[in-house]
Amino acid sequence: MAKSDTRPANWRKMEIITAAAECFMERGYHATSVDDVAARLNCTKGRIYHHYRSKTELFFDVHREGMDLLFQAQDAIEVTGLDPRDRLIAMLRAHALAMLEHHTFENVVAQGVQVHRFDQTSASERATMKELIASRDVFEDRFKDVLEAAIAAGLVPDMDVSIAVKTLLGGLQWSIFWYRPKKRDSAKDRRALADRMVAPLLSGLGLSAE
Amino acid sequence: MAKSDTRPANWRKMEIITAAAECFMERGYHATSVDDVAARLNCTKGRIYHHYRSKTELFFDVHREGMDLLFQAQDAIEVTGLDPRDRLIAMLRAHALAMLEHHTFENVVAQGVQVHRFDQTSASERATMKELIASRDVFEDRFKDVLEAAIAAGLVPDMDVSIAVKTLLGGLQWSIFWYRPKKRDSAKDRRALADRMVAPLLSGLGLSAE
DNA sequence: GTCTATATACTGATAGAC
DNA sequence: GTCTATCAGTATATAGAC
Repeated sequence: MAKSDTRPANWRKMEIITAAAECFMERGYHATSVDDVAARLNCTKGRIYHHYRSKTELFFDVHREGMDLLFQAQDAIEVTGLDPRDRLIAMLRAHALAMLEHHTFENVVAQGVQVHRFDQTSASERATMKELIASRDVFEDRFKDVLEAAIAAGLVPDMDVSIAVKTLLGGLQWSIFWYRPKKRDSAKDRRALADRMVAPLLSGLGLSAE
Repeated sequence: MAKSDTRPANWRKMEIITAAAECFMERGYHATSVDDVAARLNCTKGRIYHHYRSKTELFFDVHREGMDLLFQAQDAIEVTGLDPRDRLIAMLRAHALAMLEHHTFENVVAQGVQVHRFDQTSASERATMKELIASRDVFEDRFKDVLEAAIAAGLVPDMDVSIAVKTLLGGLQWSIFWYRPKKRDSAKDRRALADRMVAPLLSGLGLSAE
């Protein structure tokens, strides 16, 4: 080829995935038509149906990308030499930041596979749904393992690990409902916001008198 | 009348609201057809359209009922003689329990008014949307006020009150995604689960070493 | 690889019988 | 007050032109 193309091999698919993520976030999966996604790309749905067999499979790819971004944020942090509690804190900070940075995709992840009825999908689609659910569980397990280690080491008070992780991550993930990214704010601004989200989870409110 | 009717005046509407809440929770607002709601009531949509002008107004009533239940849970708690921190803890416990007990309705509340496009609704519908958004803000402000007082009294570490309340409530509200009510479990079971949800928010994980 | 045209099905809402 | 019948609009998906 004459010029080197720096764009990844699946560039065309990614363009569709990104536009779909924006539409799904703004109006929800079911309220978004394939024509809506096409309109955002200034093309017609013929292009989308050339790359995707169905709207469902497009949704799955958006969901998968959203989960990948969460895993990548975890893989990027440096935890060598940290005790379990500080490792957990670093993981929560990275997760909070990822929820803000990839707000669009994580909003779609939260809509979840439950937008599809298990009994109305094909066998191949059901397999994908199981895969996506499994990846969510794996993600949560990463936090459970570290919290368990921190409790075992006496660094964190004893608590129900499964419920605690759901609640702590839930607090950060709830940002999909209130956070509105502004073009103005920098990576530094988002990092500061992420820290303000994590802070109450670290200090706590103090135990009840009773 | 010959017999006393103990059912409230709006009994027929409540029956529709409840069925709608269940459908909206299971499949989402847009994926639920008015026929679906009617089928759950073993009737046809003629009955629903006799009581509601549109599917949108039915959604608004479900949302309003969901918010009412949250406010009622707060009004029911006894806080006389408690300092701000213990008052806040009691409020969080009551909220966690309400999220579990009214899981169906709160699931719909989370879908929020954003399922409707502001530009595609009538003036009267826009007014209702504003009213529902305002009630959510009022609810959150109750927690903000008490947290502020607790910080001012030196009972809770200083933190960004607005972000902290969103994150703490978010942790409890995230239960709409993972909690699955079972007919087996009692009010006591739900209370125990609510306490396990609140616990990590009270103790915290300890401040980072850095 | 993208667009146009179209098939097919379903949805919200209304009108009138009972 | 509920049901039946129906309209008009819109959705997913496909087929074939370019």
